Amino acid sequence: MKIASFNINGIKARVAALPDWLDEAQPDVVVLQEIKSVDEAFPREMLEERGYNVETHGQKSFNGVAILSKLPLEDVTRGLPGDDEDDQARWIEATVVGDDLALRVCGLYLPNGNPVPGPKYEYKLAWMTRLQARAEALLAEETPFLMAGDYNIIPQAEDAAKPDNWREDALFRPESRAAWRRLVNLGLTDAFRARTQGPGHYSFWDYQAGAWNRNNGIRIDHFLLSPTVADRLRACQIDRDVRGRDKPSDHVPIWVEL
DNA sequence: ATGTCTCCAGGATGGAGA
Repeated sequence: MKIASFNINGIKARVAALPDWLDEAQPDVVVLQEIKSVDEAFPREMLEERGYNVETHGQKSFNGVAILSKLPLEDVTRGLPGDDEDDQARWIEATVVGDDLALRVCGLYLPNGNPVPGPKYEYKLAWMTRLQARAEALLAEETPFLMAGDYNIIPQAEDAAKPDNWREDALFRPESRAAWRRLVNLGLTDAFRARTQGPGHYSFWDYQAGAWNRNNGIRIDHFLLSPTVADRLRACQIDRDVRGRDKPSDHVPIWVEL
């Protein structure tokens, strides 16, 4: 089973690039972030034509996540538990029913958190505390799961081409990275790092300042796997070349093969 | 040194978010 994550930075702006990549990569399941669309305006037909079941958790202008799956989706839930006041569309879950596995797939768009300090950073850290609680609950019930998406976290210096540029940024602040480590240390596996070591592997290049041409990137899109899912990991790769195409998102897809 | 893209309101361009 091939499962991908892709922050598309606006579905309307990616109506050509997204199906092109889907046709080529042929993922069975995809979690999307930053669809920047309400559910009613999401171009589901374009995806259903390709054999995907489509579940969205949209919002006007900002945020918005979705799950696409060629396999049946069950028990879809929207919104990260733990704060009834939070109306930002950043979390969707569904169970993907495969031949020999019922996998809970969690798609997430973790808050950016800048500027630091400030209310947006407080929101990011609070959101990560809720994420931790959700992971603990899934582990406690021994549900096979993965959490994939745009974490807006640079885990280590080697995950940035120019780490010194990010020292004061919400994506790389010690408090942010500590929250990431607490999550991983529950017993989750960073799928990419389970397969590939060393610097130079990025999933995001800013549109500004020629970041792509200079390969000034960061690795912020991640898959975290529960123990039984980690046992099934066969591959994890980043589709880097997607960034060099026409009308690209600033993120590229990352995927796992289970 | 600077550099961009997307969305929306509103009806032109500018602000917000990233």
